[in-house]
Amino acid sequence: MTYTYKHPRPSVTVDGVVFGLDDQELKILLIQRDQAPFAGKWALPGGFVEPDEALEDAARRELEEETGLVNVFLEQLYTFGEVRRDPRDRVITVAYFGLVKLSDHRVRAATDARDVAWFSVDDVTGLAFDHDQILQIALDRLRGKVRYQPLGFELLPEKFPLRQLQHLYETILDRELDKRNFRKKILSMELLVELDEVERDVAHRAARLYRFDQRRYKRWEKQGFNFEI
Amino acid sequence: MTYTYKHPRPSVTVDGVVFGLDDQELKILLIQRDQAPFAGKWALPGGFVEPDEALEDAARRELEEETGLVNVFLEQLYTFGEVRRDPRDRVITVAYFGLVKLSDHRVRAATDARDVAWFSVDDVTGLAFDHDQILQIALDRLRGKVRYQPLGFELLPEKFPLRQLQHLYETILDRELDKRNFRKKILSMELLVELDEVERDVAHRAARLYRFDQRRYKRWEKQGFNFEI
DNA sequence: CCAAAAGTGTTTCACGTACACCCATGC
DNA sequence: GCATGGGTGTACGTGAAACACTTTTGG
Repeated sequence: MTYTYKHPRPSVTVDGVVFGLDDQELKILLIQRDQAPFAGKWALPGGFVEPDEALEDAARRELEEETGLVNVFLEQLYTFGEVRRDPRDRVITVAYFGLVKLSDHRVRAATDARDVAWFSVDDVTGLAFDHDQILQIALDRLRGKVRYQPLGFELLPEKFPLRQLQHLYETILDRELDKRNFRKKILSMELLVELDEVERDVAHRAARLYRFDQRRYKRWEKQGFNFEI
Repeated sequence: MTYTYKHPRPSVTVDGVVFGLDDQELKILLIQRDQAPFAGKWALPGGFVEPDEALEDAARRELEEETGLVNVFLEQLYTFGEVRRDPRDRVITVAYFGLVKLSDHRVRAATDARDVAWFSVDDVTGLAFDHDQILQIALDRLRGKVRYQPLGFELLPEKFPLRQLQHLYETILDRELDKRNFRKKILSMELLVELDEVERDVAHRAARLYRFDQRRYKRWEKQGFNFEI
């Protein structure tokens, strides 16, 4: 089957920049390319958008096909359309920004046997295409947005101790926070529900577990409430 | 000339949501369509991306061709890719967000004789395609971003009195601000340069004129300074 | 001299920030 | 009993918000 048009058209792809938090290190999900160009190089998971498929659906499908991840928090990041960003052809890429709870999901071996792995964001360089640049923009977005939207909870398990939440912010924002002030602030928002549960299998005093009240946040957000760390 | 591909490809267009401030009313620039679909309806200016043209360049070119505007402040807004948003064909649109100084630029008659006009944003409805939705997203972005980035100056003339700046924020944010607090805050940032000039031809006491120091802002921004109203 | 807008300071309150010790638990 | 992290309160300073009058100028 071939398709004929009166005007040239670009290819359109979607790529996913998916972050996870593993033992308090920020990681990103990459796949290793097995074809030219950039064969052997690591790259963001992604691929072509099908004709009957919305952009976000394409991003989810590619993520699942290439890495096995489903139910990822996804939002559109930016669209890259420089003329020569793909050496073969004109390709416009809509990049998506993703967050996963590493504690829940484990990356399956990709169905098409490509290598998939989590990398510490600090170690990543030399990606295929302009993916270094896309990663950088996604990181800026994460750091900028995590302070005024409750994105962080997408990286934590359902139930978590406050220390883990604080550590998350310290990791992403790359600065230390005061324990007492952090607790005061986050609890005063009344968006965390204190559970009747504590940590298990810890070497010392077990911390209380909390969960984020998504429903309450959505309700308050509509009324003009502003989350802010 | 025709182009043949092995896989179907979407068309890619760019659209511009360009705001201007006219006598303290927020306006948006629209063109009237002369062809189906939506012939006679008003729509955002835009068009197809050429194969050798970056996305932002395409947005600027279309704006100039259709409305005569040049040197517009532009940034990428969002990419719209729902499958049936254009009744003819699969079209993916990268929308750009624009701001112009209405005092400087006047919209020329469009070269291709299509009607071009500024509309009060409150009056706009029933646009072609999904352009109502795109406009809404652009408005949300403007209202959200104007508070923590110095976008407002892109809507004012080079030299302006403080009252005009305050009025701009009141218009966009749709609430009243205290004159003394506003002046204190904006002047304390030290981003406005007091000029040796005052308003002319006003019926009463003439106000001092200021200009925004773009250079200083860029320098401070790099050092972590945060603009905020 | 009157109308209209320019310009200016102080008080109050909320919130962010700095800071140190006791407690509970597992080993 | 000791090591490890959990959990808590107060004092201070900065900045946001509320609030009213005098000055300047044109007509």
